[in-house]
Amino acid sequence: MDVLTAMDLLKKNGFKYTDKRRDLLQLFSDEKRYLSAKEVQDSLKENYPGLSFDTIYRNLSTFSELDILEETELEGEKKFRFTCPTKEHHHHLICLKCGKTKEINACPMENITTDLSDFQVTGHKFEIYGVCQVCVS
Amino acid sequence: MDVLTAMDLLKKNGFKYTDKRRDLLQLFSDEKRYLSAKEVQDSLKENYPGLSFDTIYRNLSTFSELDILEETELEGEKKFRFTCPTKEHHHHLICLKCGKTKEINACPMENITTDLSDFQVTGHKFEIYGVCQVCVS
DNA sequence: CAAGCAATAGTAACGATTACGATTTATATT
DNA sequence: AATATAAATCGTAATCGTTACTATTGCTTG
Repeated sequence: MDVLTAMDLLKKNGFKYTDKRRDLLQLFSDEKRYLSAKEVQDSLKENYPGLSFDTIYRNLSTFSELDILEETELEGEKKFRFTCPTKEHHHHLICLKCGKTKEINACPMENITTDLSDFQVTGHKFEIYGVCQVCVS
Repeated sequence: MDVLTAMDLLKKNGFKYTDKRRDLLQLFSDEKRYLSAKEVQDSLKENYPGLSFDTIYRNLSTFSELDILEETELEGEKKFRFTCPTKEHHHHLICLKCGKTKEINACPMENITTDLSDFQVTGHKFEIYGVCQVCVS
C-alpha cells in the first residue's frame, strides 16, 4: 500500500480528493506503525490546527473499510497502520510503546486441534506484545 | 475456582467479606462465561437496586488481580469470567453474543518460528471469535 | 463557473470507565 | 456487647475515547 494507490482506491469508490486525506495517508506511509487517533491529530496539527475529530475518525474508518489501513485495539484504544505489503493473512508482534510492528508468518488457526464445530467461527485475533529495542532503552 | 475459594483468597489478602462480593462471585460461578460490567449490574439489581458503578468496577478489578476472574476486552468493552478450572495457560473460543467460551488447548507461542529477539516480549493474545449453537439459532 | 453533494469544523452527545467526598459496614479490640 | 478504625459502598461527577449533528466549506462535473 502506498499513498497513490490509496488515493486511487478512494477515487474508485466515489470519495473525493482532499489535501487532508493525502497528508493523512502520507503520515501512515511515513510511519509504518500503529497510530492512535490522538497521535494522528498531534502529527497533523502543525498543518491543520483545527483538524476535527469527526474528520480524523471518519477517515480512519473509511480507510480501514477500504483495506488501506489495518486496525486493531490496544489497551482500550483503536490503532491504525498502513496495510502491510504482505498480501497474505498475517499477524503482528507489536511494540506497546510506539506501535512498531513485526510480521509473524504463521497463523495459529492452521494448527488448531480443538473441535470448533459447535461454534460458527467468525474471526480470530493473535497478537504478540512487547517493547521494541528503541523503546526499551 | 469456586465462591468459597475466592472468598478465602479475599480474606487472605486483607479484603473484607461482604454480601455483595459473595453474590457477585456467585453470579460468575453460576454463569461461567464472559460478562460485562453492565450485565453484572443488570443481574444484581434485583437484590441490590442501587449498586454503584464504583463497587462493580472496583471489585471486578480486584478479583481480576487476584486471578479469581479472567479478563479480556471485546469490542471496546471489558469482560470478565470465573477463572477456568484448567490451571495451565490456555486460550478461548468465545461467543460474541453471550460470552460463552470453549478452551483451546494449544498455545500459538509454542510454534513461533519468527525471531522475536528484537522485542522484549511481554505478552500475547489469542482468541477465536464466533457464535455458539444456542445464539446462532 | 455554477450546481450538487461530499467533506469538514466546531461542538455536543455518548458509552464505558475511573474518581471523589460522605456515609455505611465489617472486623478487631476492649 | 460496645467501640474504634479502616475498608467498602453510594451517589454522583469527571474523564477518556469515540460517534453524531448542523452549518459551512470546498471538490468535482457538466
